[in-house]
Amino acid sequence: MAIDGLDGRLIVLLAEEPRIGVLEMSRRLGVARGTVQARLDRLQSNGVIRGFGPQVDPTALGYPVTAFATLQIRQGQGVDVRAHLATVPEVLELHTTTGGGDMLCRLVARSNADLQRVIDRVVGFDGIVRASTAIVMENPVPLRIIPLVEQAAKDTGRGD
Amino acid sequence: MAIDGLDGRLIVLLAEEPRIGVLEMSRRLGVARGTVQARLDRLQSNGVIRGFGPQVDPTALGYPVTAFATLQIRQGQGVDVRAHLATVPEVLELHTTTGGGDMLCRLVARSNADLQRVIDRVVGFDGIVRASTAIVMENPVPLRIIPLVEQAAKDTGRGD
DNA sequence: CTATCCACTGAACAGATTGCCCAGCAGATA
DNA sequence: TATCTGCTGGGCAATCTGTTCAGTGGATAG
Repeated sequence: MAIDGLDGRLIVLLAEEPRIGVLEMSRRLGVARGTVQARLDRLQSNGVIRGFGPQVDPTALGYPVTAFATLQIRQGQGVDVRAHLATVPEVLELHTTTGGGDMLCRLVARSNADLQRVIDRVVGFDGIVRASTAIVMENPVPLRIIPLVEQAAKDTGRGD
Repeated sequence: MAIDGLDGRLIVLLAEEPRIGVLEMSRRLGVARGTVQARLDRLQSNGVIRGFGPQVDPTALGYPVTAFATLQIRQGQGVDVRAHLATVPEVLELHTTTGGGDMLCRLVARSNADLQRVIDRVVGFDGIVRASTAIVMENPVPLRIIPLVEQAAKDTGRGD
């Protein structure tokens, strides 16, 4: 569960050059191929590395508008609302949260006008009392994990 | 920019079995290897597929707590705030938004107590007027893209 | 109607990588 | 001291990659 410096370097290397092979990684990291293979296997079975799926850019797919919607749910309707939102392709993720709203979801749309359609579809469900939407203008820090990986590797205490 | 059915199937296949090779993909999709290679190259240079970086799970790294913070920024301090937040490893992403808040960021922490430390660090900066935090309890729809890819492929009009 | 262009097919080749196995070694642990 | 665990370095057959080539069919432009 805790990763050491070698694990950290391995993940960073993979993030920088995903197409790299195990052999080349072992050369770059200065360790034996078997070691890299074992570490990778361990990281994957630990769940630290979930997979290597393709990172698809919604903008390039024709969905350049992103928004976050805070939803308020009628008591007891939570389960139904989740099932409903899961059927909407433009809902990229959904969280239940503490605080003012009950749920927070990330939406994409083809345009600002299209966003209206998406929101209508999202809130067009009985259990949803209210929705408050914030449109994303800029994304100064795109979803990232490397800094956290490096932090986690450091915390191990100079492993490697 | 628009993807057809074959592109869609290719992306879905890659998402399901990321470790698959070009050759095996061509077998599964029933097309020639060269075709798969050409499609993949095109999708990548189009920016539809950004890359194949490892998907790291913060929970497995020891950061099981996720939260979203809405920030209000003092006028004119936006640029500095962005630079500040970019230095915090626990800030996984940052957006500027319309609506009540000025920015929305995703945070992770080692525990609820640790979240306080992270928030202190985030808001411990001059340009931030106020922060409102929602802790994530459950994640019914984890970040996903496949349904959108399939939708985009359909919209092309029965391509392939 | 014809010349072109484009995408796909099917095949070939050398070079590199993978998955797998093994023996030896060093540090930590019981 | 006996064991364990993780890393090293090597070897092997099987497979895949990168690349190139010629041929084919459909769509497009003149």
